[in-house]
Amino acid sequence: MEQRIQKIKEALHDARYKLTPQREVTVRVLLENESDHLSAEDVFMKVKDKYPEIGLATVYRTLELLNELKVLDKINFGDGVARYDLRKEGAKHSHHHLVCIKCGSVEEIEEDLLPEVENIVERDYQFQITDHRLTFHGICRNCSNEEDNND
Amino acid sequence: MEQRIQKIKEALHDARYKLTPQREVTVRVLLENESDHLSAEDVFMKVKDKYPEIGLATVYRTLELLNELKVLDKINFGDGVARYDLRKEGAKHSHHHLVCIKCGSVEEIEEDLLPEVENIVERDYQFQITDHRLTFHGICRNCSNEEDNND
DNA sequence: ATCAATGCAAACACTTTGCACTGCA
DNA sequence: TGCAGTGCAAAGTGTTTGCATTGAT
Repeated sequence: MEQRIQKIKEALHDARYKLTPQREVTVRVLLENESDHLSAEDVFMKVKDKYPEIGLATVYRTLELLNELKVLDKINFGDGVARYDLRKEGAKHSHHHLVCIKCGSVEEIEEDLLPEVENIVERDYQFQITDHRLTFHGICRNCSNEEDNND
Repeated sequence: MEQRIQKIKEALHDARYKLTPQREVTVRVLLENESDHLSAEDVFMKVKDKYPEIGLATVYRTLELLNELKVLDKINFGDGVARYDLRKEGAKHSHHHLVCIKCGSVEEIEEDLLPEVENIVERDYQFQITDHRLTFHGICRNCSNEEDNND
């Protein structure tokens, strides 16, 4: 945890930004809820518990900043809300997601399944890929099991 | 064109909806701009030329309806705007996109590059895939050529 | 005559912006 | 003391909704 905060602090400093208390609290909330794909509002509420004076605009500005620095990815699952997803350390790409159309849960896929597809795209479409977004919609393990158990 | 309108009319009828004049004009605009990834506002403006009395809400409602019937896909490239993308005839999935981070152009990939990846996901994550969203961000052919020509 | 569909305006949800203020370098 | 960073409220933007009206069957 502290190590990752440190890394993010460095990333900020390299780009001439400071890790202010507000930014640090925001980053901590993101780290503590890493797998939850929080919206800005979600982050704001959790940050408020630790730092009640903070404003929503500051949270938005921090998330925007971290997005620019590629510390996190702003993702969008089709409800009109942006969600924020920390990158794994050293990850060059946004990771993949499985969104359940029954229960709404979101699972992450950490392994990069796309290198071969990307080779094809770069070769056949002459497109230099810098990042990707891959989301599968479908029925998750839990919901699938429940279906089997239906009377 | 007329054939595809006919198909969409059938899809609507099967679901107990009518192809009203407003809906038909909207569908025509979508067909005429098939590769352009129009936003609701874009569609509205083009529809207004042909049918000035139409309201924006009707366009939204039509797009929403066509999305439910899987005639089109509502997609989102990260700017806060929903875009609407007609499905190819008989296509079961949303197709892939190449978004250029320099010029903003969007190219479509019609071939489905994901079947192998989907097999892996279904097997290793026990997730029943019903649809996918795949977008690559990077530098398109044109912008790439321009870079090479820079003095 | 009924009821889906429409147009308009108001409401909504999420996000960004202007501005005065704060506080570290 | 200068300037990045902040908090608040107001403004923006894209989208949805309520409601009276319309127009097909």
